[in-house]
Amino acid sequence: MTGRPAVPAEWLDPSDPAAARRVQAALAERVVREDALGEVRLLGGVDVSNNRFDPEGRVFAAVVALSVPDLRVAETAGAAARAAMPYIPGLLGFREIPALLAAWGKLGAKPDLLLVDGHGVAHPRGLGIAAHLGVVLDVPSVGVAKSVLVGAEDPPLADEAGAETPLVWRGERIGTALRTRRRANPLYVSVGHRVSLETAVAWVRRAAGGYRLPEPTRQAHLAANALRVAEAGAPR
DNA sequence: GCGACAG
DNA sequence: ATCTTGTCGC
Repeated sequence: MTGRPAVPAEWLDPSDPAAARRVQAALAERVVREDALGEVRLLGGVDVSNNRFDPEGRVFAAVVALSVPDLRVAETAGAAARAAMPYIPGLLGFREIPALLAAWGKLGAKPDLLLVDGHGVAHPRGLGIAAHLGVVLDVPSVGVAKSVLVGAEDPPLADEAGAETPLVWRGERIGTALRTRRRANPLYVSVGHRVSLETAVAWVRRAAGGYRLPEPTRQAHLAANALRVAEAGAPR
């Protein structure tokens, strides 16, 4: 019994942007912002790669599973799909999740927690791609974004490696800005699904590999990129 | 009406 | 997201 049997088509394939935003508002109510996860033996990383001018409009998704606590890549799965819509700030999930689900399905052992490249609840309607994917799969997830979508650091983030400060929007704390390396732009961590913000930040810290990005997300990025390059000029 | 705007 | 080599700095 993993994930849920069937996902309503509307959750992934709305007819237009307005419908997509309504779906997000509804799905946001299903997000669990508290810890509801078991022991994490496999930590997952998720990312998608695009080719700016691919006439096919394909997205290449990768899901990697790393062992804990050594952070070794135990398995990698990838899949390509045609994006249903162009990139629209706030609607990223609808563009990337279909391909991610295909990749997820190819994985042998499923990760117990997913680190996703993008925001979780630090989103206008509380349903960034990390939260969206977590709800669709019903798997614990964490949002790890490289820039802000909404909100601001308050108070300003210190320069030291390891420093963190709240990400606030409209008076609400929606995440944590974390500087993983000195002189490197911070990462924005937020709750995806079934994890508290404290647990989310703790896992990002624990998944550090010496680079700005945590290992799961970094490895997924490399895998998705390699997939795209390999498939670049394939079948004739 | 004018900016801002994950990947 | 992606296009791209060297270069400045710890």
